Formats: sequence, structure tokens, C-alpha cells
Amino acid sequence: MPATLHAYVLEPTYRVEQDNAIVHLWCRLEDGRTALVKKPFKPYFFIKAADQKKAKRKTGAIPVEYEEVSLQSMQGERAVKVITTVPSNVNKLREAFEDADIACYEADVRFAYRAMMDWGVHSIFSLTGAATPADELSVDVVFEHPDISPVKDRYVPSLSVLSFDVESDKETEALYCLSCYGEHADGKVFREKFIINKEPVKGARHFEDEASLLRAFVDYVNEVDPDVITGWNVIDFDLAYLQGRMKRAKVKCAIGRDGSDLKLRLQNNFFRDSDADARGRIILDGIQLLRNSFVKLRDYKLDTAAKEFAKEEKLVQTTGHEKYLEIKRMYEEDQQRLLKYNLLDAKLAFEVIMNSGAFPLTIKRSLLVGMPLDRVNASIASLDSLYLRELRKRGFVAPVVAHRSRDDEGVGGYVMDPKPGIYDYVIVCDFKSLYPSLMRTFNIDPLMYVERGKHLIRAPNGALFKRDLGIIPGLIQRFWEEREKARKQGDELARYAIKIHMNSIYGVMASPNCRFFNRKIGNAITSFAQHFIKLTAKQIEKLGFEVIYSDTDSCFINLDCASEKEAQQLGKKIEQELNTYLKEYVKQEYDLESFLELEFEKTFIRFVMPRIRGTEKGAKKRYAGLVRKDGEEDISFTGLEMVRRDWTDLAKEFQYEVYRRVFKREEVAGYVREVIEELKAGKLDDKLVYRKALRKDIEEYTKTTPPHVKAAMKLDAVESDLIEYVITVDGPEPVQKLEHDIDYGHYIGKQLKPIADSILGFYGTSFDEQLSGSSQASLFDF
DNA sequence: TAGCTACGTGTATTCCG
DNA sequence: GGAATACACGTAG
Repeated sequence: MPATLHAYVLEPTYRVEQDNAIVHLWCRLEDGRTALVKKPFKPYFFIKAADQKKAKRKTGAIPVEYEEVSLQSMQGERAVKVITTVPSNVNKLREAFEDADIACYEADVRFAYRAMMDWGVHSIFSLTGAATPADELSVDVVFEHPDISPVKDRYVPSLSVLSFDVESDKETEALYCLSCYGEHADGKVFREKFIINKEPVKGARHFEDEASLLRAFVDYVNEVDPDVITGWNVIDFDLAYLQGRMKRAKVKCAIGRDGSDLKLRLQNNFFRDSDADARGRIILDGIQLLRNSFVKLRDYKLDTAAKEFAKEEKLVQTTGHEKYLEIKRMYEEDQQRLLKYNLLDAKLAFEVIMNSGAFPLTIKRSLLVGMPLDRVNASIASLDSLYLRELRKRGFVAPVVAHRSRDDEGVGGYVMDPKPGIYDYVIVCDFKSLYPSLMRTFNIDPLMYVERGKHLIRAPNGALFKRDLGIIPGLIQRFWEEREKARKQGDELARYAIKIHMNSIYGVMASPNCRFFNRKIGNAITSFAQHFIKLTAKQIEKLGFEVIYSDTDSCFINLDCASEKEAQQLGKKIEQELNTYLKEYVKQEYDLESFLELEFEKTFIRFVMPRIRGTEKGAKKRYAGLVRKDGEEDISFTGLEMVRRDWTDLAKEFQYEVYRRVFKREEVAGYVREVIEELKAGKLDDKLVYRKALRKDIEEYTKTTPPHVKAAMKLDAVESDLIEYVITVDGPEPVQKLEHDIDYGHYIGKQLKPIADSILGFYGTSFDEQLSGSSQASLFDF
């Protein structure tokens, strides 16, 4: 009797053998071995039973079996299963059928995922079967046709990770060296350096020519056999470069676990990331991984990330042409230093993805939604995989994704017109996961949606839902419970992963690319949200407090009280009163149990709600306040220049200090004058850089030419989407190619003045007035 | 190999008999 | 030459 093993799926895929499809699950087993699990599965989809006769005339030479099933479409039409031999036939049949107006169901579910859904397994599963030798494959063991079943208790798999970095001559493209750093699944660290050199080099493997080094690298990858390959910009730079050099040197980039070549899909498009596929392994770019894990940085250079998350800094701090020269010099004169630098970069990328939490978070997310590591951000696919299983259990089949035009837009959250001003003691109450809690409370679900009927739940936008527990509400309930469990266990990462996925469900439902998309369902959620946040604000006012602002799920309340302690007490009281009221309200109005949870979130000791520039109206989504964090007072900024990447350090430091002085009731005029003096004296020149991203190719800016585009056009080569530029007397210039004097007048008028005015206005004064010490005409008339 | 909408601000461009 | 409008970006939630 073979033992039962637990496995984590790195990559689900398939191969066709003798006209039959075999699902291949490339796995890391719980016992530490790597495995390929092979199991045959027949591709299939559904049509309406009523279309079967017509369909039979359209199948041509494609092998098809029709199977009667007790399933129906969500509109209640009886379905029949169309089974074929290989996955590509599904597309052919779908095309032929749709040409003949035969609707297809679930014909766009990817084959290997389909199999996993039907076997009831997610990314971790249990298998029982005999292991066979792996032959030519780069795994420890192969299982042919094992029994596969779900696992109740998930565990966190230990994966082997390889990070690498390449150094080359930028002009000739010749390879200098390559370094690898990583950890085996058991946590043991490995590292290796490769360099092109005639003579031996201490501490590294040396090769006389590129082809030999490249071959040795491929062998090395297969030898350390990583589950995950990573690095900084590793797909668009290192792998793309290596692939090119290997092609030239006629070396196969056979780093797939089945000996297959690396495949790259490089995107020039700014809206989509490039991806890479080495069969059986996952290739994750460090930058993409951080971004997808919501790790916010000023920019995504390795050095910036390393300063934040690693212990060491890059060895070479220069950039652009200087860096190129430095690397060339090191290769020629100081190879030990170059190798040290090279290996350190590989190590830093590794430490950044680990220490920032991005990699552990991605593993958690993968376990939570059952997606491979490189697809945890594919929200539609993630929800699909969870939803379709449940739908099937209930006897239904889902439609294929319809292609829709995106003409009408759905409605979103409610944002109240704020009451501008400076306040003492403002508290914030907000709903915990408002959209999920509404979907759960009001049973918002595609399967529960109906056009008419009795005893239904009616959303404020008129959408109607049945009262039997829906699939989405059930899913949210499960997530909610898991989050509570994580909270009790102090598992912050799991909590965060659950929050991300719970909050993405609304976005999926409101996306025309989701197979269950229906504008009325999306709007049902937001109309409920609008209703409840307005109702909440109204009730708070009824209790005798002033609501000065509200956005989507939050209320900002001006307490007009005397101390932090009092604010705390009032906050608790408001939270409790409102929750009681809402429970009762939902029971009364809808005869439902409310899962809405209003939470007293924080206290601002002092608070500023600024105006829209040049008007009397309050500005939405922009505010600042004095908070207490770990006993210390600190200023929190939201939406204001302080938190925006496209404002200069000068503006940010200035804003922080001006607001600090206002909150602390310290004088401002002297400070403002001081900054201007220093600026004009050239003492702040390193704080004047604007950073703004190009969001499309330079040639596509045809309607207008914004400053960052002008600066980018002055560059010899655009090496990064993020353009760093300075305003000079001759207009915007990139930092890499500064040719004119700085336009200090610009910085005074455009970076300092608007920031000062946004707060000085509340004291009946202005930037100009503070400078001149009187109310005479503007000193800076820009 | 596609989660969503709401919003403010700066600059460029167009309109204005 | 000033007001109105469009474009572009980054942000809140």
C-alpha cells in the first residue's frame, strides 16, 4: 500500500500523448521531494440539450461523445456534456458551434485548471500512488495515474528559490559574469559565481568563452533545481539577454524540468507585465512581485528596495553611463570586486522579496485561492476557480465569457462634499470590508439574481435576489471566518491575503471580463454601500455629532471635545450605537441578519480638511491630521502632495514642516522665508527632482506633450518608465542630462506657494502675505 | 494569460466674431 | 491674453 503524500502545485499543465490529454502537475511534496504527477483527463464543455442534434451536424471529424448530465444553465435550460480527446478540440468545437448559434458553457476554462476543479483539489492536494523513476526529468519522482484528493489542512510549502544577476558590456553586449544566490527547500543557502576569463579567478568558475559559461549556467540551474527563479527585472533584462546570447552561441536554454526551453513573452506595452515560462518552475520578477503585493516604494530600483528591506546596499551606487564605465573598469581591473557586486545584487533581490513579505504573502495567496504563484493577481481566474466548483455542486453550468463593449460605466462609492477647516479631535469610523459584508448580508450573487419574483431582497438600484444562500455570500463567509482565525493566531500575512481577495470580489463582479458580469449586480453592491454610508452619517448626526466628510465606507466626525480620552469614549459609544441601529434596521427593512460592522478606527488630535485650490469648496480625498502612534505624535497625510510620487522632495518636506507647525501652533512665516532663501541660494538643489511615469510610448503622446515627456525626449535612451526631471530656465530637463540653470521661480510658485496657501487660507493669510509681511500685491506673480 | 469607480491638480491646447 | 477644456498622472477607497 503506497503512502499518502501531500503536494503543492507549482505549475498545472498538460501534454498530449497518442491523441489523449495527460494533466501534468509539477509539484513540491511536503516531504521535500519534487514530483511530476501525471493523470489523464478528458477535455469537455457543455451545450444545451436542445442544441444537441444541431451540434452533431457541426462536429466534423473531431472525436466527440455526448453525455447526459443532470446539470442546467443558470437560466434553467438542460445541459449536455460534450467530451473530446485533446484540449485544442474544445476551441475548434466552440468555434464551429458558435458559428451555428449554439451557445457553449464553460468552454473557456483552461484545461489543467478544469481537471483540478473536477478532482476537487486546490494548490495543495493529497496523492496516493506508486512513484516511478524520473528518467530524464529534473524532478525527484514521477507519479503515473495516482489517486488524487483534497487536503483539509493546508500547510505552507517550503520552496527552493534561485535569484540571479547578469553583468555584461552594454555596448558590445558581451557577457562579463553571472551570479546566483538562493535557498534550497530545506533552507540551506547556495551561491555560485561564473565569469568569462582566460585565467582562473578565485572563488568563481571561469570560462574562456560565453558558450561554455552559458551551458554551465543551464546545468547549474538544473542541478540546484529551483522551484522559483527570481531576480530584479529578471524577465525583461537578465532572461531576455541570456536568451539572446544563447541563441547566438547556439546553446539551448533548457531550464525546464522536462528539459524544455525557456519561453519568454516580453511586453513592450506598459499596461501588461512580461512573463516567462520554464516548465515545472515559476519565474517571478522581483519588481512585479513587490508591486503585486502592494509594497509601495518611491521607485523600484534595486537599491531603493534594498535600502528598505535588506541589510546591505548595492556596491556600485552610480547609474547610467557612469555605472556602465564602472562595471567595465571592474571587469578589466578588479574582477573580484565585480563578482562581489554581481553576487550581492542577486542576494539583495532575494532578500528584498523575502524580507518585504512579498514572497511569503504570494504563497499565502496561492494557498488561499488555489492559483499558482505567478497568477495570484489574476482575480477573475481566482474567483472562477472557486465559484465554478460550487456552481457545479449545485447542478449548474456557467456561461463562457461574453465579449462586451464597455460603453456604460457602473456607479461607485459615495463621496460627501467635505466641510473644509481645521479641527480639534476628529474621529474616523469605517465599515470593515464594506462591499464583502454587503454581498454577504444581502445575498448578492449571480446565481441568486432574478428579474422578478416574490419574497426577494431588493437592492436600492432595483436589482432583486433570492434568499437561499448564494455562492459568493458563502465564499465570503468562509473567508471571514478564516480571517478571524488568522487574527486569533496572530497570522498577519494570512489576514492580509484574505483581505486582498475578499475585497477583489466586487471588482471581479463589476468587470465585463468576468463570466458572471451583470451591471445590475455590480450596481446593487455600490447602491447598497451608498445607502448605508449615507444612513450612517445621518444617524451619527442624529446622535448630535457633526459629520464633516465621508468616502465610500467611512465617516469623519468632528467631536468638538476636550481631550483624547474623551474622544476615545465617544468613538466607542458611536460605534456601539450605530452597530445596534444597523442590526435593527436590516432586520426591520429586509428581514435579514446584518453582517455590517462599523469600526471606530482612529482619532485625529488635530485635523485639516483643505479646500479645492482657488475655491471655497472642500477637496475630497485629501486631508491630514495629527495622530498618536505608539505614544508619539505623528502627522498622517492622505491624498496630499506629501504622499504623491510626482511632487518634489522640496514640496514634501515643506508641506510636512508647515503642517507640523500649524498642528503644534508654532509660527510659520519665518520658516517659509527661510526655505525660500535656502532654495534661491542653491542649497536645496538635490530636492528639486520631479518623478513621473511614462504610461505609454513616447510617440503616442500626440495630443499634448507634458513636462515629463519633454524631458524624456531629451534623453539619449529612455531606460526607465519613471522619468526624473528638473525645471530649468529652458524648460524640463532629465536629471541625466541637465544643461541649464534651475528655474527657482518655478519651484517657489508651483511647489511651495500652493502648499502654503492650502493651509494659510484658514488663518486669513497667504503665502505672499507672509513673505511680504503685509497684504500688498503678490511678490510672486506666476 | 483584462478586478472596480471617484477625484484633484498641473500643464498644454483651444477658443474667442 | 485670459477662460475653458482636454489630457495625463497618481491617488482614495
